[in-house]
This record gives sequence, C-alpha cells and structure tokens, in this order.
Amino acid sequence: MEDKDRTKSNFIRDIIDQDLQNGKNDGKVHTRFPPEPNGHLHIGHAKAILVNYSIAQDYNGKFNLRFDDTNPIKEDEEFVNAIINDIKWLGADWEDRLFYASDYFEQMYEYAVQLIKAGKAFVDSQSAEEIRANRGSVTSPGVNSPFRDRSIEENLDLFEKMRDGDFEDGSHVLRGKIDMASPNMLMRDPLMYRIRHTAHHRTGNRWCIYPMYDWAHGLEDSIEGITHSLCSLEFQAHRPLYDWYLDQLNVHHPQQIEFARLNLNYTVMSKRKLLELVEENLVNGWDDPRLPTLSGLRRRGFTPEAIQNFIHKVGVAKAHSVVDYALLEHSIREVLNKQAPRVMSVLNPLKVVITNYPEDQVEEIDAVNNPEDPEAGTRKVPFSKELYIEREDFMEDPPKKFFRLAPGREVRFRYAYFITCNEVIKDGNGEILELQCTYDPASKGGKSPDGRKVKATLHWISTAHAIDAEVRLYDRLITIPDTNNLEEGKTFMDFINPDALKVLHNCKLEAHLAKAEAGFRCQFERLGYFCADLDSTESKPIFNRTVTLRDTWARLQKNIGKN
RNA sequence: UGGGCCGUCGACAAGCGGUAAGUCACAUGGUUUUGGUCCAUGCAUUCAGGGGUUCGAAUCCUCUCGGCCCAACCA
Repeated sequence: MEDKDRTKSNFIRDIIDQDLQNGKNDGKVHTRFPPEPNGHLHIGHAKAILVNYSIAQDYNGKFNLRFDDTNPIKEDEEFVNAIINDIKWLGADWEDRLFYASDYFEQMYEYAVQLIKAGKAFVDSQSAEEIRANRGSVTSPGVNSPFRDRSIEENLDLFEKMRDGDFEDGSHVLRGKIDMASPNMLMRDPLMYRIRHTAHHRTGNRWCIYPMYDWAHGLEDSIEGITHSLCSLEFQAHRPLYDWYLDQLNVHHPQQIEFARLNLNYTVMSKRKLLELVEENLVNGWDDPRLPTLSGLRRRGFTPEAIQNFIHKVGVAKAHSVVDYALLEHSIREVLNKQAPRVMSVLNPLKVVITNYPEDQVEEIDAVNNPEDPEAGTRKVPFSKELYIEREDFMEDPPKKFFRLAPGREVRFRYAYFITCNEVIKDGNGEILELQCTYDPASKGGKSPDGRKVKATLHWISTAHAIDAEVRLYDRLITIPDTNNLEEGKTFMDFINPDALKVLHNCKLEAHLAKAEAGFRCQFERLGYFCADLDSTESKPIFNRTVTLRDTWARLQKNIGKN
C-alpha cells in the first residue's frame, strides 16, 4: 500500500495537525495502547492498537504498550503474555516502552495524598450500598456523604491506615471531592481507591488498596508523557474527570480523544460472549479459527498485513458503525492473491480414469506457482491414468450455465490435457464411483491443439501421488448480522452457524504439502486460501480454510434459487 | 427524563460555505489454462427532517425526529 494511502484523513489527525501547528507538546506525538490483562485481544482491539500505533508512526512519534493492571481480581499474567504475543504479531512496535500501571502505584499514592492535602479528596466510610443510594440518579442530584467533611489530618491518617491494611475490604474508600449534584454522574465524588486484600500478579501483596480507572488512567498517561490519549467513545463522559484530576495535580496533561470502536457483523466481539463460547466448548479455545480473536485469526491464516489494511479501510470516526464482514474477507484475499503460491488440491474426490492413457505412464507437468508473481516460478505435477477431480466439478445432468465436466463434454485439466467424459460408473445405489474419460494427446499443456475451445478448466490430482489430509472449512461464526437486538428469549447462542466448521477427511493434496510448516499459506486453486494448522504434521497434515475465493458460480446458483 | 456524543449510497467513510472522493458489496461487459485475478462501466440531483442566513449550504444558525453512552468499591 502506498504511503499516502496510509495516512487517510480523519478527525484525530486533524486535531494533531492543529496541535502541531500551534506548537503544542513541543511538536511531539506520543500514543499508547492500554489493555487490561483480563482477556484475549480480538479484531476490535486491533483497531485501537493500530490507530494509536499508526498515528505515532506517521507523526514520527512514539507508541507505548501499557498494561492497565489496577484490578487484581480480574487480571492474570497469562493474559499479559498472550496480549504481548498478539500485538507483536500484529506488527505494532512499542520498542522498549512496555509499562504497567502497577509500576506507578507508589506515585499514584503520593498524588492522592497531595489531593487530600489540598482538600480535594476524602475517605468515605459509607457502605457500597449507601454510596450507590446517595449518588442520586441521572435526573436527580446525589447527596453528600456524611464523611465528606472529615479534616485533612483525619483523611491522611485513615488513608495511610487503608494502605497499611488496617481495614477490611469495603470498609472505606478514597473519593475525589467534586460535586454530588453534577449532571455528569462520574463527577459525583468519584471513587479513587478501594480496599482489596487480593494478591496482584505483579505487586503480590505489597498493596491492599488499588486505584480506580479514572484516577489511574490519566496519571498513567501523564507519567509516560502521552500527548494524545486515544480511547473509545464510551469514555467521553469520563473526560471531564480525566481533566479534573490532572488539573488539580497540575501535571502534564494529555488530551483524551474518543473514537468509535470497531463492530463487525456475522460474529461476536464482546468479552462475555467470547468467554461463553470458549467455556461451553462451542469452540476449541481462544485461538479457534472461528473466533475474531487475534489468535483465532492468526490460526485461521490471516496475515498481520491483511488486518492492518482492513483497519485502515475501516477508517476512524465518531459515529457508531458496524463494518461488513465482507470487507475483512476482501482484505485477506487481496493480500493472499498476491502472495500465496497456488496448489491443486481435491477436497471432495471423484475418481477419473483416462482410458486411453498408458497404464504405467507418469508425466511431470509444469504448473505455474503464482500467476500474480512470475518470480514464484513453476513446479512439476505428476499426471497419470488415474486422477481425482472435485465431485462438484461433474454433473450428470448439468443445468444451462454449468460449464464443468458432464457426460460427453470436453474440459481442460489445468496445465495437462483436454479431457472428455465418456462414461459414468455407479454403484448399486446410483452413487457415482468413477468417470471414464479420454484425453487428447495433442492438447498437452492444456493448449488447444486446433483452436478448439473448452468452457472450463478443472484442477485435478494423480491418485497415486496425492497425500491424504484433513481439511477444516471455516465460515462465518454467526448466521445473522447482528445478535445485539434479538427477540425475547433468543440469545446469540441460537444463531451460531453450525457450518462455521466443517471437517473433511481424506482430502487429496499435492505431496510436497506434507512438509508444510504450521502457518504455511497457499491457494488451493479454484477453492480458496488455506494454511497449515498448528496441529499439522507430516504424517497427518491439517489445513484450515482461511477464506474462499470469490465465487461467481455459487452466486449465480444462489440467485437462480431465489428467482 | 439531567448530562455528553452521533446521524452523508446496502456497509464503512472523505468532505471544514463554491455546487457529493474513495473502499467493500451489488450489477453489466471485456480479458483469462483458477466461474480467481485484472480491466471497463453503472450504482446519493442528494447529505435524518423542517425553517432560516447567503449570490451560493452536507458544511453556518435554529427547531424537530432518530440512535448511542453515563447512576460497578469494572476497565
């Protein structure tokens, strides 16, 4: 992709351009991706990562990876490692700037003390229920806590005791002293710290008070010198609070800018739904190729480049949107069309015997590796008397627009010969067992010997030379575009596509694919893009279908069915 | 309902007062030893709706309608 295509205009870039013009931040741009290590990353996170990363890159700025690990009961090191792995794979580079909110706990504590001393924070000893009740509602103001006017000395003392572990969970919290009547619920004396006697995956038992998101996040950004803190739309209401804390402390004040998160149709993205699928074993783990997780997409055969291109195409704006899954499919096809070597594989084999072909002859046929890339060269493919073709490529009683093999019809076997079907061999049940065909020796290479035309070119594979493989055909996870507004009594579970995974055995592949390493991507000609699965071995090759090729024939059939 | 934000083609999305980019999808035709790729063409007289300002409005003002977010000791 061209550089100029990479820097597509959006409102965040406009803001940054403006800032640069005004000399704000000394002309620096510094962004960050701040995941909480409490789950696995999905394609939606890829947008957040890539938006932050690409902006940093395009403005010659810096990009940090920071784990927002402020809630030990939800977080785990397992997630930290998975997230690091996924972001690396995606291609966002934080260089040496990997940070953890938990590294700033001491500093945050000191800032909190500073706020208490300024009379801007207090220890509240109401119960969680009382606090909730006294917060009021969106239409009615809250009421002040009875503890709101504690002296600075008392607050300091209590806060220190909170830290020292003198109190039970839930007995006290530290709160900002703002305005219980604010129309913005978040400004009604927001909680800054809660007591949690829980071990943290990094700080162990060093702390028993943990900072809340709003208090922590701005400080993290400030400490790291972030200039533009890009986050998703639901944090818009938090911005006044983000600003308030930083203003009270009078420290470096990054600008929070919110953009719409990515939604994709025909799948699910919420943590809750993903977790449910994994825990109920409806999929095989977080990296199941049916899932929109980054590890799932990776295993499915997506390339980082395809995801980068996809995110770029989607753009950045403030309007809620649901991107069509077809755009994701297009993005991976676009990349693989250029890169993936072609190979002839028969998924659903039907035996073809070339009756006029010498019994023990084998010819090494030249096949092009990638018509999009002359540098990819050619390879030899064995041709013999017994071959397999795709069952779908033969019809005994073909409809009008069916161009493939049929009784009495001649087609081309790609790179090999013109073949004519003469006889259909069936078993007692009428099941087609084999096709008896003849070849035209003069058409070697698949070239028309006398200007004769055929309407179809089929892929094929020699029965004696093919290897067996398991092939997993993946499709969209969900059968309907949107599972968010379902009728009463229905859940997304009712719309899981039973055909999102179809496992095929005894598929026939070119022999060299036995040695394909996990992750190896290729095109099975006329079928789609496939990659060797993580579990693939030389003795038991397994290939995953990343995406089908565009299929005008299938579309035609569907339209005929409709009319 | 108080507050905040949003509404441009089926889906994304440019546009920033001078007369609707681009991509995907869809359709048609051409090329083709993948019904793939590629190429060409078509696809918003109109920007949620009304009113206003202006020589001129998707862009400014105003009202109306519709959608999303906020009342976890989650992030």
